[in-house]
Amino acid sequence: MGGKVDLEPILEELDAASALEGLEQANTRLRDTLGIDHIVYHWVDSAGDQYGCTTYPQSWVDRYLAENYHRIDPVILGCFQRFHPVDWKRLDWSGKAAKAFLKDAMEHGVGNQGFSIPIRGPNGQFALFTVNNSCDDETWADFTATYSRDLILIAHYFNRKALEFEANRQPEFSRTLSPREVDAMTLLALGYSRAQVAHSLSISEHTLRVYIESARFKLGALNTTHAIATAMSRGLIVV
Amino acid sequence: MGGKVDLEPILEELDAASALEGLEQANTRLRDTLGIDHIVYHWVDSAGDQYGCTTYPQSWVDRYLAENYHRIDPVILGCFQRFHPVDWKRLDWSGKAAKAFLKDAMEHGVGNQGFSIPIRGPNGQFALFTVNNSCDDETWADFTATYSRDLILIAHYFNRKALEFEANRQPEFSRTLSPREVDAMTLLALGYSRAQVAHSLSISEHTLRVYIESARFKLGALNTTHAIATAMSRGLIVV
DNA sequence: TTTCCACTCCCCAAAAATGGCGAGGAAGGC
DNA sequence: GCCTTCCTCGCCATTTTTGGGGAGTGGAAA
Repeated sequence: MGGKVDLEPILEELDAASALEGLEQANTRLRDTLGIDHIVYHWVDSAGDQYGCTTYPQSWVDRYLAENYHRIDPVILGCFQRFHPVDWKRLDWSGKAAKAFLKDAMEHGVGNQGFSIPIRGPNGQFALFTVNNSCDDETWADFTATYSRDLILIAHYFNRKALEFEANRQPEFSRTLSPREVDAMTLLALGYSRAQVAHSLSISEHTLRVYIESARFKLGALNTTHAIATAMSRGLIVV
Repeated sequence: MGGKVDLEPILEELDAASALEGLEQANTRLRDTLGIDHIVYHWVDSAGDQYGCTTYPQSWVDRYLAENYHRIDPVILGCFQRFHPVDWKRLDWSGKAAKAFLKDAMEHGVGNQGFSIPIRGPNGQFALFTVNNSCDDETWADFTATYSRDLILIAHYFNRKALEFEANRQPEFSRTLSPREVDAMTLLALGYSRAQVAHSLSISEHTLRVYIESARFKLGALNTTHAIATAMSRGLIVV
């Protein structure tokens, strides 16, 4: 990891990729070019689907999924609240579960140093692009300082492609809510009762119900709470 | 707009900014450096607040806000569904309202060419970074091809700073939920009724109520829906 | 050791939400 | 001109949620 390597060819390779396999090749090539242990692009959908493009050993991936580690992984939890790319050292590893998780990860070949970039797309899509390595703090600080900008761009391109392929697989996935429906759902999410919302919007409570039901239907939700949660995770309403 | 200009100093200026004024200075400087008409960073807040850092004439900004143009602006509507940076030519300007909007914009000094980059942060934050100019299609295509990567990075830095300043204004209120409470809230957000959730968790419905009420109390929520929305926007539960 | 907090269980009555029925006007796109 | 979507309104019965009580266990922290 001496001087800075030109990553331009990798960006172009990513840009030209026409299938998920292309991303995986680019991923491996990038790892080798940077001379680090692992790179993982991890994608979580609002529907709960996951797509991972990783150089981690399969045993770790399996274990991660089996243990539902995404619920305690400080990288996920921390990045979900931030916009900044973040060094793993700055995350909160104080909890008991977090420590056990870290130990387990190390034993499965995950390096001690990590740098993760959160990325968000439409409809509540959330992805993480992570570089991982085994080395001392100083070496790692040099590495991240040198490449952080390139990594942001690469993460962006990665996600762009992943979304592109996903859009091909699931066309017409998102139906938007009408302005009135958005108003209704937003006020409900803020804790107002139906009577209060109807009053706020200056409409009858029954009209309000029509909006709520219509939104529920569009979102494929089972009840109002579900509709709110769905609308929020798809980014249709903001609270 | 001949050869490519080095934008490194602008990135550093952005990185070093410690207040919103810094962003505005960087904005103007970037516009002059690139030799284009306008640059606008536009941020839509959770509460519906808007922050704009723009070189557009004030008359246009006022008109945009007064007319609630964000509801029909094809740039906003188009970018809200995409991840890609997008050239304005590729957006849908077919609607009647859209055409009137475009005409109005031109009359207020907005250029005919535009390139917008959508950016998303935590809690449904959404921002747009746009460069705008008056020129022919070919010139503009050259410009965007040359600078698209730099613009993505600049947009990213812009948003990072804007979020940073916003975070300072609203410090964290973090109170965690107990594991059982998280389970309960998560299942409720997935649309299950209390009876179903209680069954899923193998506890009585009354016990479940205790969790829900406890979570409501901790989150300062007025009802269950509000609690779910609050927990989601604070990242305490993931759906 | 005492004092928290998380977890578990129960009853009753009031308030809120949902399901199902139906109806009409206005605006914009093909 | 037709068709779709959006916005608006009403009533009744049923189901679900909520608010008010109270009670006992175990573990972890102070």
